[in-house]
Amino acid sequence: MPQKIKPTEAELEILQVLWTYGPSNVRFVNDKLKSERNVGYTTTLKVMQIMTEKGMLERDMNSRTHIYNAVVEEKETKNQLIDKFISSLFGGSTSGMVLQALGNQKCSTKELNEIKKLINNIENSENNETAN
Amino acid sequence: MPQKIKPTEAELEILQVLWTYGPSNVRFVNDKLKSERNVGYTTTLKVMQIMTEKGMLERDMNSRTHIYNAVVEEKETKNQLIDKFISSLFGGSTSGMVLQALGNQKCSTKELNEIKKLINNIENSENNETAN
DNA sequence: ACTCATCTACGAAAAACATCGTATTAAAAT
DNA sequence: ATTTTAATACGATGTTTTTCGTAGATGAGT
Repeated sequence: MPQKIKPTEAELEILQVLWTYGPSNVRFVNDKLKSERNVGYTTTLKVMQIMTEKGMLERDMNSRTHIYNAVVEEKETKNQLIDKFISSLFGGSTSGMVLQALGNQKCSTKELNEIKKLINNIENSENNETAN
Repeated sequence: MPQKIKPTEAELEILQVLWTYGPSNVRFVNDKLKSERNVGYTTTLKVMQIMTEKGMLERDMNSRTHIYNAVVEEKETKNQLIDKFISSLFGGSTSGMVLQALGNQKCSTKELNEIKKLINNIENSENNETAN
């Protein structure tokens, strides 16, 4: 276990921006957040500073305008959050969660096909492993 | 939109117990929680009382030992939580989340088949609707 | 009837989050 | 050089969540 990543909601919003756009300053992040909801500049600044203290972000202080970047990996973090979600809501059953998600969300045929393809890939690779 | 259900983590743990075992008293719920983590009896009591105030639980006060039951539906609540999860982490893409979940969690072949079956059902019913 | 165990009620403290105002500093514009 | 703009630092407040101690009440056991 590397570390337990547990971003709050506000932190997660900020991570999303940094994951999507890469290293950014506070102004940029705050502008992105403001397109979703109302949030003050110093609020965003404060949260990002705290995240830096926590080690979730790192910042380049070379220029006056600090540049922040996510330290925690997008994929790893999301996996961990999915894990937790599945274990706390579906007793650890991934398929249970997937079944409920697919049953109640609308998904295009194309998306469904992607999922089927992935499942086939997983099954095939498992077969190969078993064969070797 | 009926209401926005937003249980905290502690509340969710309690809901799980009530969903799983049905109407229960505080002692029972607390014992179940204690098998997972350390939590005091009055803590559980307090949370359950607050949940009752919030309308998430109802209680039968006829006997000295109150019996609590979940008012919020398991399926509906979980759907709402999945929705939120998907929208905040995967930009609303259900397939995106499913792909990541399947890609990184281990799922038995049987489970994978269930998922495939469900996908086929969804696709078939969609075709029928289009045809009519 | 008395004691002991076990409830609930109540209040309050502690911890975690979110938010923002003000001060200060540094750069940019004039 | 002076003014204006824009950034960080700091501290403080409000809210929500979590936690638990203590008091009072009820019922069971003796």
